[in-house]
Amino acid sequence: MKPPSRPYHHGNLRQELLRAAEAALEARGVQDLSLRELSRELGVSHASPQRHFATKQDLIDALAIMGFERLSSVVGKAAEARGQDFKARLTKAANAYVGFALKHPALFALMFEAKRRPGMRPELRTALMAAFSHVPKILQEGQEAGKIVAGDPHSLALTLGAALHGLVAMSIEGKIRGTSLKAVVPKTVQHVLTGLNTNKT
Amino acid sequence: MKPPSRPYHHGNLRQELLRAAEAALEARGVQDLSLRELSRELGVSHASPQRHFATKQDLIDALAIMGFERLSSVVGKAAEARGQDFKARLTKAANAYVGFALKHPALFALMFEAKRRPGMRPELRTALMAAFSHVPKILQEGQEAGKIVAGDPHSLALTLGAALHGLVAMSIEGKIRGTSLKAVVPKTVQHVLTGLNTNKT
DNA sequence: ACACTATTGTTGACAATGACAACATGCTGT
DNA sequence: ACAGCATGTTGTCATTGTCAACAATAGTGT
Repeated sequence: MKPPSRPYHHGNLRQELLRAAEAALEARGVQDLSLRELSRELGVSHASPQRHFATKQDLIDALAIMGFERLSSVVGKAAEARGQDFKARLTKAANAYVGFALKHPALFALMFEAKRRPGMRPELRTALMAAFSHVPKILQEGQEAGKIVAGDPHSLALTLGAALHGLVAMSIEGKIRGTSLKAVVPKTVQHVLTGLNTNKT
Repeated sequence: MKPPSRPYHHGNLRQELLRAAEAALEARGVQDLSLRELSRELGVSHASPQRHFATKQDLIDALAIMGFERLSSVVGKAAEARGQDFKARLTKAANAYVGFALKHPALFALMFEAKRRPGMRPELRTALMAAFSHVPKILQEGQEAGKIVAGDPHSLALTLGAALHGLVAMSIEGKIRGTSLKAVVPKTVQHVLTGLNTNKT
């Protein structure tokens, strides 16, 4: 009898499903994400994903959590560049955020789609909040250096974070109004820091 | 023989499909949007939508275009409040933008999802650009009054528009960090206008 | 007034999907 | 060695989107 191409127990199917799902997501979008197609790619039966994810939505949620964890790691590394002034680190963190989004556009969109639904998993909220904890710290350091206006650093960070996120959401294929997003990011950081008014009121 | 409950030709099926689709979208999300379900609700056969929308995706694209047209109308009305200074009009336009998004969260998300796909329909791009044409005009008036820094009003508007859009995308059920988005919007407009730096550099 | 065409309905079929149930294999703990 | 659990399997069902062929009627041209 022909030996099976793989032992009966895959051994790492959950991780492989997540990896294959991310690739399929970026290639074809969430609307064409198919559990059966993923199973065929991995050489398992159509019902085996159900042993790791109770529903298709559970797999999608797991992708979102994974995404926020990655984003947090990427932004955290960029934000901790020692020996640079806070503005340089701020711009680096901003570039890291936008860079992640440009590199994983479908995953990025899915991450924020996942947080909109009722019954959001607590791990998702934890991962999201971790991802957004870096910029407030940098602004707080700027306040301590007398360079940033007074106020709750989280509230100030929200303005900048929202502007960056908005840039990503409003861009098309990495460009906004014909300009590469990567070129727009430092300018946006500058605009938000100095303000659009001609004076300080 | 029993008279049919409706003439053979519906007469307004396309508009009714869009209306029903929008309601279903807000109620259940895009992933549970079903052509057959919409057909049942409207009392027509399962294949009749195909006479108006070649594919399900065409219906979704039509929803996005409709959304941008509505958004443009809402923001345009708010932006044209005569007799008020530019900052008040700016805040009104910002409130209108965020208000629309809070009132139609699923449609709003779908609008920006639609623009991300390759082969975006030209009407979608036209409607999107119309929606984003109002804030640059207000900033230009602010520049003429000497209140806004020099520069391309579209580029400056991008920073503010991105911040607003980012707020929406990052909010959860109309709140951000426990605060109602409507309360955050004027603060964000203020932050972007005056800047986060303690001085003008 | 009528014939023809186009529009927009219909029924039926097919392939694909997600989810579920029942069964199969093998790993782990006692 | 065996029971229990984890994680595979096959098979089934209901639903979906899409397509083809046909049906009804609205609109148009003569």
